[in-house]
Amino acid sequence: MGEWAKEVKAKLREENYRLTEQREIICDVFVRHPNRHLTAEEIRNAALEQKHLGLATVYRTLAILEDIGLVKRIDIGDGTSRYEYVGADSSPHCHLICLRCGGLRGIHWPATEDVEALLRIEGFDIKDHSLIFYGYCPDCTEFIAHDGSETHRGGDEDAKG
Amino acid sequence: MGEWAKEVKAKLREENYRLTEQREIICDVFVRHPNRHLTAEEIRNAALEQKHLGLATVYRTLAILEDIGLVKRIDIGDGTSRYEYVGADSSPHCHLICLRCGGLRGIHWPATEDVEALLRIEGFDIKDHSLIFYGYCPDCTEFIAHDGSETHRGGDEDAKG
DNA sequence: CTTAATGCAAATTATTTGCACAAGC
DNA sequence: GCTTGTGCAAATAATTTGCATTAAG
Repeated sequence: MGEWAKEVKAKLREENYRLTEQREIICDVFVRHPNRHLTAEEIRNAALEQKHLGLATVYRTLAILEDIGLVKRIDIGDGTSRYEYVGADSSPHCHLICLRCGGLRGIHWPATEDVEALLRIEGFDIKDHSLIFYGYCPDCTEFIAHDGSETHRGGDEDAKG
Repeated sequence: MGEWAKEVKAKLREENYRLTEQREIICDVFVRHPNRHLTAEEIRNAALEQKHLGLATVYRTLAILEDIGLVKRIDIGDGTSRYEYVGADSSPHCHLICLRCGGLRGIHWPATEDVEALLRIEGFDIKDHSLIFYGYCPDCTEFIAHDGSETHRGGDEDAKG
């Protein structure tokens, strides 16, 4: 268990989640596979080296880690979600997906530059892209300003239906 | 049937697909709901006003329309794919998804500018983003240059396992 | 000890597929 | 008429959920 453990423990505590062995193991899998985008199944298989984990536990843990911002889910369109550990250094980045081999690679995203040009330099022949921003629309921004609930277990928000 | 029909017919012909009534109806649904991001089910329901369609047909048609570039699929992470008609004016754009109300909106993307700044002006409070580029990695670019198969029904490529 | 987490198996849900029939070209 | 497309129902496959048991704080 390396440095990451501190971050995970702190975050989990902060949000009233317990630090269980399986959660540690799953985080460990991410650390052992840096810069990788793993499916739930892959994470479970990697975890099996240390302990048997139920797939449901993996999904539940991933949901929590995503919720507290340590993990990010990425959908490349093949019907299976992938997860990457972002942890402390969540520097903005984007993904390159090869339409032929399915290869997935993350690169740093210089927000104010011409990204496509940058990628052309890296030899990636771009055919298409998808840019999605998540946030709050004007109406909801106001709503939240008045409500102010940011916790996951306290304010009983049930939006997004 | 408006102007869009020409585009669809031409594209379908071009790729050796037949122009069926249900394909016309589905395209019509997109035209009747401009700038919307519809699920397969929503498309089917809207189509029902004109004719009963099997959901499988909707999915198959969407796959074709996506293949020939008239329709784009967008995954906002709720487990259901949405589809938008891009047709002739496939100007680059990105999507805003509200984390609270789930609202989804497309806006034009000025590739060489600071997109986040632009959005802040529009009053959208960005918390996160996802930028994915689809294309060919250096290796596959070479491979394709030699192989040259771009058709969907001729070269029997079966890559992307 | 009290409450939250796990594991299993069953349930759910979006999407795909096989096959007989109908329709496009 | 030959071949592709459609509809239905059954099959897949990823993810979720109920519930009894176990472990964290």
